[in-house]
Amino acid sequence: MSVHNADISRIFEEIADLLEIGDANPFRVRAYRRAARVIGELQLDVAAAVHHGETLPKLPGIGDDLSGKLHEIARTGHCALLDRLRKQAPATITDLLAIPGLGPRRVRTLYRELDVQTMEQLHRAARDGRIHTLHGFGEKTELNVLRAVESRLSKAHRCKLTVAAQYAKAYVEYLRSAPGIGRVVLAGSMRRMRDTVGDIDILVTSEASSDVTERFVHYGEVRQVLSHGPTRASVTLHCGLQVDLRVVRAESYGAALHYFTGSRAHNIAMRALAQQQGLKLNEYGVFRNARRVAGETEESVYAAVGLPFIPPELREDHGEIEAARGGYLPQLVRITDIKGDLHSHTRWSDGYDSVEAMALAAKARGYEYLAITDHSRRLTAAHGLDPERLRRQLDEIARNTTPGITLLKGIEVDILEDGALDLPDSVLQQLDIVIAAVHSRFNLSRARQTERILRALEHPLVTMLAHPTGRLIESREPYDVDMLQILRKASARGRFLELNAHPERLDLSDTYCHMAKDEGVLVSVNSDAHGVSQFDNLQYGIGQARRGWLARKDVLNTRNCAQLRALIGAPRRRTAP
DNA sequence: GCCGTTTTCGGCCCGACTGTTTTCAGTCG
Repeated sequence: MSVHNADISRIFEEIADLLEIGDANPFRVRAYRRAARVIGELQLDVAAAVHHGETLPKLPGIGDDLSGKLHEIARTGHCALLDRLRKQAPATITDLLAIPGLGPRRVRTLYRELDVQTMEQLHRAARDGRIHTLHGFGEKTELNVLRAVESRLSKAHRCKLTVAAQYAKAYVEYLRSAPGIGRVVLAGSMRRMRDTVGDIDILVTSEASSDVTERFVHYGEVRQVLSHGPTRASVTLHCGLQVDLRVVRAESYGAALHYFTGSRAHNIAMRALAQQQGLKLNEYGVFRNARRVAGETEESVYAAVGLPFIPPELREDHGEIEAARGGYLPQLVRITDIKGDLHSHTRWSDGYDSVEAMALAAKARGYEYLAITDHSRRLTAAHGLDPERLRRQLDEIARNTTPGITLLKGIEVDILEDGALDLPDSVLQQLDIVIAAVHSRFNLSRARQTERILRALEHPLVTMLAHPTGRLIESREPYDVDMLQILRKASARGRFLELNAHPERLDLSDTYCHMAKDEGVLVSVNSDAHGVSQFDNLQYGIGQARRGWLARKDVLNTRNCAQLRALIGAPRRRTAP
């Protein structure tokens, strides 16, 4: 059985939980949490590296002791410390920390006083009214615990960025219409363009903060007010989303926006950096002693600690602070850099609009080119094209004379189970661009799925791999593939990978974009539009590309038409049979 | 448990809100 980084991360997380419940040194607890995060986000497969006898790189927050535990877990799948901790307290006890309002102290009290070890026992204790008698607990806490335990059945989940965006927009407009209000902006993971959003964060500037929080909690879609003070408040909406509000004065706008945008890890790193320079950074500004030295804008906050502005999409403590300090932050790609779209559908397969309508819409967006890439015959549900229908479609594309835009003849061809393509080479040879994609047999083993895709990338007529992991956010897991192998093959063969901008997909993910950049593979940010209105989805793809550190030069479709043709044509000519 | 522009020892991000207290601990973001 192989040990994944996620397994190591979970072990460290559980150790941290149990240590905390056991009242250990909080900084020791923090060390384990940090290690859990670092390993969880690491691209390098730690266990595989250990097995191959490779030396692990120096990782932040991993010293001699944790490095030893890393090796121990990689080799055995177990950690002696965790086993020991589990003997001291029941393992199920850490589940209770998921209940809002229950932290390590209260969990410890519940365990020691009432012998509560599991969620079921907690439920019974709350229902029987045994909790409010404990010191430090009361009626309200007991009721909140009861509610939370019961609603865990209808589990809270993260929500797709586009879905959250709809609720957020309406809420922001509601707040903006209030008198005496200054700026109203979205912060948090929405501003960082994460593919899913756990809650909506809204920042408001106002001189009358309690009027704003008052208005906030009286919004018509509020189901429950979680907290409500003069400068901050939290609610849940009927749709289940949590929304947090923070109100500050205009002079603190930049510091508050920085603080509320996060990520938490980025904030912690920034505050530590400030502290090293004798400064204090909080949501009201940057302070030297009691004197505020910055805070009105985010730029001023970064400047105060000696850094250039760091775009929100990069703020994950994934090396952006070091890059900023070293002057090598990437100039992130912008939506205005995009010169065309290389993945779109029409009525010829499962799109809603004609070739001409799509061409006009692309032209209206200012594109130089649009690739028409309908499905191939295997995808019968999408009316995939066989050679004869494809020929007729190509005729129609050739007849299209929409001025100012170049239509590229393309196909989204299925990669069959054995890695062969769904149309013969003689047909594919007539096309400007061939996008290969997996649409079936998602559950092959990692080895077979990887081999299948590698074979497709070997094919001399393939230009690009579409939606490379097949994930559907919140509804389908990515298929199990070795992305590093795929990227290295793409690099060796001069192929490209798509970042599919459809908000259900966002595939490649941010971390894979970063890997692609490291491997020198250009990424194409494509809308996969099935109708003229879906070109707008590109903004979500650009957000993901920026999260993946991609600069303009790293993105294929920032090239103009001539440059693009040189890039997608060259390898095909070179290796065509 | 980690780490070094103040440090190999002594620090480690910081403030708001709730619920319980009667001045604050615990939790959260």
